[in-house]
Amino acid sequence: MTLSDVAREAGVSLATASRAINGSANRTVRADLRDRVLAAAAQLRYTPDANAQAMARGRTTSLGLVVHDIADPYFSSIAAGVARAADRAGLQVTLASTQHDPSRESGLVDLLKRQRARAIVIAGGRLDDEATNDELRAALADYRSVGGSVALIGQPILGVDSIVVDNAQGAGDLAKALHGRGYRRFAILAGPADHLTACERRDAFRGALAELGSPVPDDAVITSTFTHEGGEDAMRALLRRGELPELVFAVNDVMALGALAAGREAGIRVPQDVALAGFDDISTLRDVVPALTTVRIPLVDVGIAATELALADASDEPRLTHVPTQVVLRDSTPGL
Amino acid sequence: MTLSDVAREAGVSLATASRAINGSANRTVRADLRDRVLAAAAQLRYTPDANAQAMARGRTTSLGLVVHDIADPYFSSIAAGVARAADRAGLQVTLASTQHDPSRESGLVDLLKRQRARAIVIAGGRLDDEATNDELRAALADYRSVGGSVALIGQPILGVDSIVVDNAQGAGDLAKALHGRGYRRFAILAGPADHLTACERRDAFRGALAELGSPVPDDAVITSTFTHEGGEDAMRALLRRGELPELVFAVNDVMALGALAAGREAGIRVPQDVALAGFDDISTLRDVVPALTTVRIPLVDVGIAATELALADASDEPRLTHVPTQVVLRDSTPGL
DNA sequence: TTGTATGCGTTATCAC
DNA sequence: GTGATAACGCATACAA
Repeated sequence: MTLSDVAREAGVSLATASRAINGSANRTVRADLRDRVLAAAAQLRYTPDANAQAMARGRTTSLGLVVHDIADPYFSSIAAGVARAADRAGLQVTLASTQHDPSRESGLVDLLKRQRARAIVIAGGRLDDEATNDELRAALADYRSVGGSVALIGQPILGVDSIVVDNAQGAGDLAKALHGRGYRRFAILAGPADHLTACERRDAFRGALAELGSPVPDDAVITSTFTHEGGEDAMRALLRRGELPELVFAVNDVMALGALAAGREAGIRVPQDVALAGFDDISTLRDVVPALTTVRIPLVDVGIAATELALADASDEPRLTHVPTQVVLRDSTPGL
Repeated sequence: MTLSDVAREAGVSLATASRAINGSANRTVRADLRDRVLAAAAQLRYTPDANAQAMARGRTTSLGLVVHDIADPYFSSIAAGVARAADRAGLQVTLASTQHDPSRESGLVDLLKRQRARAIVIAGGRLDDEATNDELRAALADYRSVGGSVALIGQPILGVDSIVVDNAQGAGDLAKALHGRGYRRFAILAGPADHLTACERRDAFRGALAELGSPVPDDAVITSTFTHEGGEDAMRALLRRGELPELVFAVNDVMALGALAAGREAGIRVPQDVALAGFDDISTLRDVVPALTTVRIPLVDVGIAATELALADASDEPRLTHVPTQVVLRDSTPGL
């Protein structure tokens, strides 16, 4: 079932068979020969070997996607966008998951480099950890030095093309909107102290409230992991403090979910006992009761944009694409 | 940055460099030579070319995963399991998405065959559509004839190793449990008439209720797509019928979500006005209020099991692994 | 337009 | 234990 078999069966040379099947740039094949080749290929159930093609052509048809956890709706929505855009571009998606360990990203980039993936989209959030970032930066430089192109989703600190979500604007807008609904006493489930996205959201939220005259006290800002479990832990810590705020802001929806679980466990109802807001607008949550107030990020579009950015012609300096966010007020923050 | 460069730099032959870096079965390399090679490789930032290795070795290190939509929590949870198991086995995951078009599955299998993926996991649900199934069967036979192995998640109708979720048992158990909570008048948002999983769940649920003396009338069984939108449409159709049942069973959680949306739109509260149950136990929904009664499928484990099944030594006849389900009663069905 | 020959980067089979 | 060298399957520069 190799191309040679097809050529022999069709009574033509290997070159002609190749040109007939995969079409050549300027060479063209006589119709009758082409038909014979195609017929032979069909009869022998021939399938080109993508690895051999990759070798001969010097480029592959695969695109790498690096995420922390594909089960997280944030990443799976982005992945859906990447899958769609890659499909349109005729590329296969290779999924690389760190399983929640940011330090694995650079290793995954190396892996994708071995595969000679044509482009890489990195969806995981950046940490304020120079060692890890340097490692990743090095791996990316390495990958790009052999012709690969990269797009990053998140903070543009790696010197590569990036899709930048406007977290600060969104969190600020959210704070104002909630203040407008009468809330004055807030707590923040803030995520990890070194997680840049988490920090952006926290700081902008806090900053906007301070400007509005409702500053969030330090002890109402609780760090945790960026996960469901982190939301649970942080909410429990908050509850242990005694006095409940009027509104709890979790820096992402999955954490808000964790907070909901911890709250329910303690008999706290949302929004009757405390209001709750998140960030991301995970689609699975759009219909639950009470509907969660959040800041929408068009995640599927972000995935598409990142893929297109990675596939665009290389430019000498990093391009940044800003993605606007949008506050979505729902029942979890009915107002006071 | 090819192996030849490394060999030259280290002053050894290509063969020795290869053996030093990627190890050989029985051949072993003298320590000092090996160190020289490794040093040269590090200095030149050499990375093996996976495509060339694949050609030379005759096998790749990639595993294909076919889904309908990676943004759907059902598939993304399975994907997380597949990713984890593949990682443990040292394999890369190639994600192939039909974008909701079952007839594309066979084409994706062809694509994965071209890539010479070592194994394929097919996660999409089967339809009662012989044309499509035959096509997929043919593509799989083709793929297996060149040494590929396959595992299917769902109905074992394709003659390949399969992970079989016990939908009937789960749906039957659910019906009994709900009947036990006092419900007598049911409606079913049944999904597509030709979707085997949907049918299994619908029929088992209905059958169990009939046995219990609370049969579900035909006009209370509403077909739709297997999606969120399908749940919405079906719920709207149900509401148009006028009289509300005591409990609505959506054949999957995502559809239940759609039903919730349609219900809210019409001012129907769950569970006060109508109780609601789903199927799958999507993890994102475990904490929402009201918590959704459902049937748990250990989706991540299913993904792991499917991967391991696909990677196991080939057997002459299809192996079936049955996965138990578990009814989870929550607040959306408090009982009458 | 078609065919021949070479190379892509590795592994594996031989001799040494 | 090491080193030439022939595959692997295909694309393409070059010759016809």
